Amino acid sequence: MTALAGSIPRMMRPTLAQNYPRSGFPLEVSTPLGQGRVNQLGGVFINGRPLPNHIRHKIVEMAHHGIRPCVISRQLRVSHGCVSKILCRYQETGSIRPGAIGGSKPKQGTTPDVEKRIEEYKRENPVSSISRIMRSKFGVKGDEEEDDDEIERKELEDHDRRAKHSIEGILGDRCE
DNA sequence: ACCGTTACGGTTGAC
DNA sequence: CCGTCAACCGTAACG
Repeated sequence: MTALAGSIPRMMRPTLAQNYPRSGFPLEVSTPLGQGRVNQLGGVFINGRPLPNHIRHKIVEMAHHGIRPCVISRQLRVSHGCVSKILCRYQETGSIRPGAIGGSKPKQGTTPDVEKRIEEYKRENPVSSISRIMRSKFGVKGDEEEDDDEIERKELEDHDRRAKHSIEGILGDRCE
């Protein structure tokens, strides 16, 4: 631990396993998802997955009450970088939700015209009705615990992607 | 002590 | 069905 950082250039930082010299690896914890780990503050997190919605909500709420990020970090046991990131995003977008994970870009490049049509399509199809359609048509994944916010978020992302793809499919020929 | 930034390993999901 | 790839995640550490 002592001589780990400092002289080591950032690019040459130790690997994840080497980053936890005391234990060899962060403590593993069993969660519904099965991959929980414990960070330096003692908080549980799942590598690669967003923090639970209620934690994100609490971070924003505390910041709203004027509580300093370092205090929030300690109290919620979330890394300071993460608190900073979530608050930054909240300031910029006004949303506490994480971005869409996974997926890849559609094959065809979108033209401004396509983007415009997508926006129109979204406006004509409010989220609430789409949510109902999605729920009845595709169901909801049951392999993990999801609160309403999470479900709505996934539906929104899913809808946006499908809408974009279908519209691009429709306009694809015409745009050439 | 605090906080913005970033390298890193990891997960996810469309293609 | 499966591998690839690019997007995002949170942590840990630097400055």
